[in-house]
Amino acid sequence: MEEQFSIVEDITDPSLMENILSRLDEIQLEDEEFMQILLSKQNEMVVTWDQPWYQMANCLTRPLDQSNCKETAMFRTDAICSDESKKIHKNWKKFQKNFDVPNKPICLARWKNKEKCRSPSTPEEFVRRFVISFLARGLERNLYQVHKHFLNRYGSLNKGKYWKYEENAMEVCLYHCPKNAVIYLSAVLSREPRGIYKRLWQMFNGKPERKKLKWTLQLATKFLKLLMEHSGETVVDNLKQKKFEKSVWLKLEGDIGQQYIYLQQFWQDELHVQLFVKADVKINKLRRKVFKTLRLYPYKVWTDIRWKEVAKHFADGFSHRFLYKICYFLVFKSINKLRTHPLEEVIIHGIEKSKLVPNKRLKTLVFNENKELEINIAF
DNA sequence: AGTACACCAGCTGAAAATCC
DNA sequence: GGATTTTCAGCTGGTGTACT
Repeated sequence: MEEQFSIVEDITDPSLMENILSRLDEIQLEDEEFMQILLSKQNEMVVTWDQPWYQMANCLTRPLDQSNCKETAMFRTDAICSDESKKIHKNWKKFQKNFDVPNKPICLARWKNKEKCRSPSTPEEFVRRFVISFLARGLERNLYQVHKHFLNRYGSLNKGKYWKYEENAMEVCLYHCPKNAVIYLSAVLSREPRGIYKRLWQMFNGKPERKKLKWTLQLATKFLKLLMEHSGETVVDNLKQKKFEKSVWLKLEGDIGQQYIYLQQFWQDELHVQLFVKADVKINKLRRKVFKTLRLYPYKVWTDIRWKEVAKHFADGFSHRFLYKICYFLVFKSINKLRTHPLEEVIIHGIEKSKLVPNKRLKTLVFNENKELEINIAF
């Protein structure tokens, strides 16, 4: 793919589309073969372990219906954490070994019941449900959640920024076969379909425009007052760590004339920190503290770091994104392989660097009696 | 310091199949 | 023959993190 599509002169060239289709054929054949192997083991697929009630449903693709549920044992509803993901992977390895199937989870993740009957009682659905149940063993998750995670983790191996060849392939596919473009592309590029939708949509309609905003004390004051007004809070302190309804953000979007997503970020990463951190903070010292905190975790490389976890070690005014940013700034240039470089070396480097770069004080703010933001001169 | 953008997981309409 | 259950596909909001 990469070779053939890195330079495309004429997207209407039909041989390019043939190329995509033949790759698609290969993939579908591979998936079909894998499914046949699973089907041949169907007789051995018996649930021999205890399942919590929320793992007994038949449905993998719809959220679990809890409307008339009286059970007390509940599944988790937060995002699947890395330990859970590891557990799923372990279960997969176990499944693969016990049932002697090739190590190709991607085939099952890609497999779709298109032509055949969708009834849950068909052999294809049966084995699919069995595998997911097997993967869910020992997790406080329902099958829908595990299935979704399985698709995300194994269904699309290609993650990160889009490459030029991918965009070229998208254009070709969209030109020749707009109807199935997303599904085809998702398979041949091994990419999440949702990302491709967005991408194609942008290629067609252009990106939504973004206004430049210069944040000043006056503007921040206006923002804060509006945030209080729309959320019905009268005391600034009550805004700390508060989650606001989307309707609140939409009102702010209208008032300030900036997409609310950016306002949200400004609040979470900048203003919140400046308003609610009540201490004299020297940025470099803080950086060192963060780097040392990283050692408390078994992280091996930079990308293992779960910043929300790290942030728990700091006063509740700090957002995890703020901490991430001040540290990333020190290490990204010198260590360009953050994904593979041993974290300990990155930490050492970061700590050293923090002694060399100019030290700054966190500018904190107070909401004064005139109901205006001003720079906190206490520190 | 500010921006960009892909990932994750939840939700839902339409279609297909089954149940009663 | 209508209600129910399930898949696929489309969409979205919010989050995480990489880059300039």
